[in-house]
Amino acid sequence: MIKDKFADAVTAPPPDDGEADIGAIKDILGFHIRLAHGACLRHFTETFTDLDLTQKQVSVLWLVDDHPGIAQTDLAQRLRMDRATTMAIINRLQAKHFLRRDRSDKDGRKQALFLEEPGKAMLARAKTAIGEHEAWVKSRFSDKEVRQLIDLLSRIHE
Amino acid sequence: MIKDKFADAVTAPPPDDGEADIGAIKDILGFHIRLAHGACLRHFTETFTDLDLTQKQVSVLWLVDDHPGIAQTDLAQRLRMDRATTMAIINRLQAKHFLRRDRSDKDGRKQALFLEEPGKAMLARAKTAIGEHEAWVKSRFSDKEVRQLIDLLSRIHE
DNA sequence: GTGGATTGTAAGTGTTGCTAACGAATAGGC
DNA sequence: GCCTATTCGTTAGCAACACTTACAATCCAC
Repeated sequence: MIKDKFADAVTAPPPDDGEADIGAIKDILGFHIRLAHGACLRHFTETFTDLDLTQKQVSVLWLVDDHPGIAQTDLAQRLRMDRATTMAIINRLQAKHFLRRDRSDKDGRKQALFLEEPGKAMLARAKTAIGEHEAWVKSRFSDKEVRQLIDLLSRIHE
Repeated sequence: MIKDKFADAVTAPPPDDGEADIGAIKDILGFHIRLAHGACLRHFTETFTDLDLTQKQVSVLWLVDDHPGIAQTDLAQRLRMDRATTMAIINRLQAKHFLRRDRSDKDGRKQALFLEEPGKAMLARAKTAIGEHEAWVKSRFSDKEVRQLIDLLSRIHE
């Protein structure tokens, strides 16, 4: 099984320990964050194959729904993305008619984003799928541990 | 400040709560994992601009050092990567003369991977940089919290 | 030996992140 | 009001990864 081999990777001690080493790879916090994220992303992608949406795309739909008329820059800052990267995502979502850009009245430079009907419908389906996905992630934790984990992770992304 | 805007994104309640909603985006564990990973990756990339190495590349160097003669498939399984993806990474590292491929004696299909001298030197520098990076991540936690976090994350990637 | 599985490789696609540059619009100092 | 600096959206290009399919070489079981 892949799982066993992997556990081995995190468990296996280095063959030599003579030199000044900063420790085994399994003690590197960043390593665990990366792997946990990878596992999460993998399951997310599986869950969303039918809907054909990525994590980023769902996050954008969700935030536009929560903040109708939000500008792209605002969105980028909230999701810690580049302006250019945000563009690419918005383009894909717009091509699917999930949202539209309206020139902002107050600031001619900005594009106000609004969900279109297909986008709202898709977001509703996406939220259900996220529910399943979350259940999968949370299945290995107690409620208290989930709160703990969110608290600890929040401190990393501030 | 970006930080404030971002905190707002995680904190701001949705304007309407009438329909059957699965909760605010800030309660989605996957969302926090993604953001924490992003923050981590960003800092890692900054720390490693001089060395011109990515997280994956460092992981590969580290594992090849820990397991001299390891095969690419083995590496891929340990890091949860695709065979093809592993190829690309090994190619880049080989182009920099950080490691070499030797046809395995025991199995003619396999390529045994070994660090070259430049690779060993680079790994030593990388481990120092990882030390700094880890210090940055861990600065916001107590030792106990670090252990907790690693334990919780480990349960996600098994 | 033959057939099936494994391993590395190659080629192609898609998503995401970055940079640099540009025009359009705004905001602030004067 | 006017000029300058900044912001916003946009385009283009580059790099890293993850995925797929296909293929040749090798190994193993029978």
